[in-house]
Amino acid sequence: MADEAKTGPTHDAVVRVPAEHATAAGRPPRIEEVARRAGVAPVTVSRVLRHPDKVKAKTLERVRAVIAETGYASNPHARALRSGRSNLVVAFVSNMLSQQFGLAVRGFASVLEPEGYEVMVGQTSYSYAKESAMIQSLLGLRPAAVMFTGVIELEQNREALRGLGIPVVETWAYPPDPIDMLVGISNYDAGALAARRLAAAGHRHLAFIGRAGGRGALRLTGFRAAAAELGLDVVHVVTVPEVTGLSDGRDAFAALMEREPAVTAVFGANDLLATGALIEARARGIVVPGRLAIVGFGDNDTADQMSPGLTTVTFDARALGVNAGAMLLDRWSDEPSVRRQRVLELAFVERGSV
Amino acid sequence: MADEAKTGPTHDAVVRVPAEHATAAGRPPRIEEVARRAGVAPVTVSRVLRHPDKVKAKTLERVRAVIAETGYASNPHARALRSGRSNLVVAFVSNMLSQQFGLAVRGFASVLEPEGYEVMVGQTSYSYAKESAMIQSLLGLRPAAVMFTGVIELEQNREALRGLGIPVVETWAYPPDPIDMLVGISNYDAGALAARRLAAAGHRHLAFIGRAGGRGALRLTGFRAAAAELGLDVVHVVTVPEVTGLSDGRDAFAALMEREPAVTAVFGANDLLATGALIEARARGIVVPGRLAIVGFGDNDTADQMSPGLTTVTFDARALGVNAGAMLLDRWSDEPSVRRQRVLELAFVERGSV
DNA sequence: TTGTAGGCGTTATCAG
DNA sequence: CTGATAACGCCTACAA
Repeated sequence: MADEAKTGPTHDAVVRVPAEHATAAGRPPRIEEVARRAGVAPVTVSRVLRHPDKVKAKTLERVRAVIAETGYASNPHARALRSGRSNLVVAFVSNMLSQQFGLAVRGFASVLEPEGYEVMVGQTSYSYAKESAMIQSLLGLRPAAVMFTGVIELEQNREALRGLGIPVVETWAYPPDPIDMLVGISNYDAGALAARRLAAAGHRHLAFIGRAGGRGALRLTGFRAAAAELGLDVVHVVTVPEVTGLSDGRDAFAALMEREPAVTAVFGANDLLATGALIEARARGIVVPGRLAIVGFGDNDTADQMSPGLTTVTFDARALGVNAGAMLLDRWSDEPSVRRQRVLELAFVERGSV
Repeated sequence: MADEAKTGPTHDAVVRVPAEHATAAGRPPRIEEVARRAGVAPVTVSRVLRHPDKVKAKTLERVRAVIAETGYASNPHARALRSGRSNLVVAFVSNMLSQQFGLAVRGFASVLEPEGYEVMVGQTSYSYAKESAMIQSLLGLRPAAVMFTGVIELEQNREALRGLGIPVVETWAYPPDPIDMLVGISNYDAGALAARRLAAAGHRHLAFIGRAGGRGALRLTGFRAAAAELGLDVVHVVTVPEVTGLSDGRDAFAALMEREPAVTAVFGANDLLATGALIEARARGIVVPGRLAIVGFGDNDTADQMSPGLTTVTFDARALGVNAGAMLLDRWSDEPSVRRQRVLELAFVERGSV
């Protein structure tokens, strides 16, 4: 490994391309050169790479030898320009710092790279304007597919992606009108799971903190249904207009305590709200999980920073990525299956807040 | 935002491109179309985009209007094919899950994106074979520049990058033979800082745990020099052959206690070793920082998971990325400065282990 | 099974 | 200052 401590000029020990293979000016070999050396036409080299089954075994072997020898790799720009496709797959993440997203992208790449696709990551967050610009310009690269980790907010961008004619995999979200393919999760089930978990811990007076609409509402529906099935009371529901920080959860929990101090268990529709509730509970001297149990959703990075850590409903992010990659490979296979949507299993991460 | 809860077909409410702008088959407009609408030749449109100073103000304005109107963006593949350049900058990271690397990439992108560059992230880790393959194929994209976060291990790859003729920024590392540009850190200073910090806390019997060679040796040199300057004893040095996990630090610390139980302060040449030492100390009932102080290097993600958290010598990862981006912009400016290497300031992250 | 011809969309070069 | 021409490297379509 290169390092300060090394002595002497390391470049003398370097592995060099043998002189007879060196191409002019250090530029990579072109298809024409490979063809000349192999004694075939350029098309044949192209076929060896793209449609090996249409080339005689003998020729195939010879050309492949020359390819290996020269280290030839087709120019992706020329290929994309001519064929309108590239082997590039772009994974958009809304936050590069999220461990969860990172795991998903890793799983995604681990499936696609062995098949010759190149996975690159683009970050969308920042602002809507930024998101649009980035998507625009990266789609200019005409990737073979795009995957979104997190949600594409702007309907305008959703529409642009629809018209693009390349596979689009949405994940994490659960839109009613998927652009194309989807690896989603069931928000209803998440709520139901939370209720069952709290019931199993012996709680009978449950409360919910979450947004009134969207996925929050779905989690509430599942939460309520499971509670009813188990004969439990959902004592109180605190809705928040939007979730911007921990204070939303704190405020909601404070409001809850005002109204229903007898509540013993809270389901926060996302980890930010649940963590806020947890902090507020501690600030009020309420012992968790002794006096109060809290369940969140989503396994935020902060969920295990608390003590006790936040017990939360979530899913295997890596598996999500693997699924997304596998769906693409299936789609590109000779016999693609019809199913283009999949719902992931949910699971608990137990951390002590229940 | 798209969601399960929405009712009705949301696509009816979608923002559409006005019909008069729609191009055939939903494909993006080409330069020829823009030229036709603006009443100029395609070259002129190209010039408006690449060399606006060579176009008459009046024409410029007119063409720009049409560009805005049509949403034209040049096809990056065609551009790269013809000009041999792209606006793509690739940031290679060896581990997508590292918060530190993530911060660096963010800083990097925040500088380059406003200037019209597209920053994409590629992951190198896994294996050497993988690293080589990835670098090979991504360099095929002929990016405008590449940045490495972490170290390029294979001299072969280093050499390939040298011959490529595009700017290469290495960071984090501190090779004696930088491929091109460098945003590094001083390992010697890191050691010296650690010694001074421990001295300031009143310790006089210091120990070092680290690798015998490479950067570890440099940190030791600095550690020793600063200790000597302050009249302190470096009582003992435990070297480890390689660092693969927390157990290396635990074992090294156990060995240290065997030999020099009177030691009151340990500098672990990296956070993994230091964290291992911290764990072993606690396992032995040694109170940190009461009886023993520990300093690490690198600010691993685990450094603040301990209690007490690990006090460590590190640097501002985001600033590193910003520096790397700025160096590239400088290089591409009309009057590039000569300096292509920079050494970042180090700083302490205090977490309680001293 | 292999080869010839042409064009993907852009921009460098040279001419006007 | 603007335009015509050709070429970047490859692959699809068609021909042999």
